[in-house]
Amino acid sequence: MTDLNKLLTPLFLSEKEIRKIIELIFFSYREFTLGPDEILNKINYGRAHHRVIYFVGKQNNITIKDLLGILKITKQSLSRVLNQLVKEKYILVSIGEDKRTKKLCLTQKGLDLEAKLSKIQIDKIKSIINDAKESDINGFKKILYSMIDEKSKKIFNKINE
Amino acid sequence: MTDLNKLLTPLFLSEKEIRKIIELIFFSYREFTLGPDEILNKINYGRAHHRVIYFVGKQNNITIKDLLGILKITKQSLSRVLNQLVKEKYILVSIGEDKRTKKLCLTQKGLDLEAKLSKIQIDKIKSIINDAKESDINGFKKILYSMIDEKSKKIFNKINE
DNA sequence: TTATTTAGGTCAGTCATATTGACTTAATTA
DNA sequence: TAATTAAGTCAATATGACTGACCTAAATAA
Repeated sequence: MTDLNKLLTPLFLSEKEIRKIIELIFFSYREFTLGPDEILNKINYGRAHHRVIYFVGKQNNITIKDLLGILKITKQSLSRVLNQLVKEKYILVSIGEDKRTKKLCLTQKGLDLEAKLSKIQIDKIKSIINDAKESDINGFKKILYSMIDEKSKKIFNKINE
Repeated sequence: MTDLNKLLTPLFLSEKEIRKIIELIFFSYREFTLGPDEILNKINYGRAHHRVIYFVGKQNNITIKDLLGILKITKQSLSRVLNQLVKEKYILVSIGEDKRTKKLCLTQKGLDLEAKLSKIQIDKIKSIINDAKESDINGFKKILYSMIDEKSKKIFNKINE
């Protein structure tokens, strides 16, 4: 980078500063999932189980198709995880009005696990919010939202209608 | 939640709003790694290879021990990935002054791949910065930093001295 | 100088996440 | 009736990561 370019590039836009953001994303995401992962590990579950439980809890009576649309994994990948959760009675399956579809919902056991896992992340965010300025939180949310592709934005907005 | 509690809890602190943040983190992180992952996939590499290449590029002549300290994975996990990168000449290994240690650095081939992978993420952040207010970016960075545990903060600060 | 610690490596086994590809069944819809 | 859709399944493969047990060589502490 030439001295002229350095002069023209605002400090907050320099590659060095951008690389710091990349690292912050790496470190913070790892930290964010660490707590739930430890609990999941004890019952021989993983990140995928949390995701399924989370979105089934969010969207009661969600179909397999819609869940796949959120998670963006293959049917075969979901199958393994979901079958475990159903077999171990965290999730209950019923037939939809369209009899080709299935509706998923959390059992009390599932609700308990969901609450336990999400509480760690919710508490973490709560404590950050308490220590931060509201404008910083709003900046954080805005940037996160702008990082998402259009299709996922639609899904995000749909599940938060 | 009682009506009184609702009154006392600022809107931006409600569980519903916090769950939105959890989802934003999930969607945005997935989107953020998608581009590099597609390139890595073509050469039969994965996320782990990007991380190793990234931090070796960041910290020239880093030792195995320090790399493990950043990645927080086991020696055995790093071994598989690193051996591939060395065998395929993305990374060069030399002996440190302390002859028990090894120093890692990127070859030209490694530098090229690192640049190609990171460019996608850097460009993404650049474009977000261009469209966002500086205060929002600063809020984003502050919140990310506050999400990290103390040990990782120390590592982050050390590699950015 | 010997004993201990440290840095790095390795072998073996296991588990979790996810993929591609090929099929099947049953219900809905054109 | 034909085509599409939702869901499921079998098989093989790759990646990422773990535990546990060992080993070597170099540096450092007793």
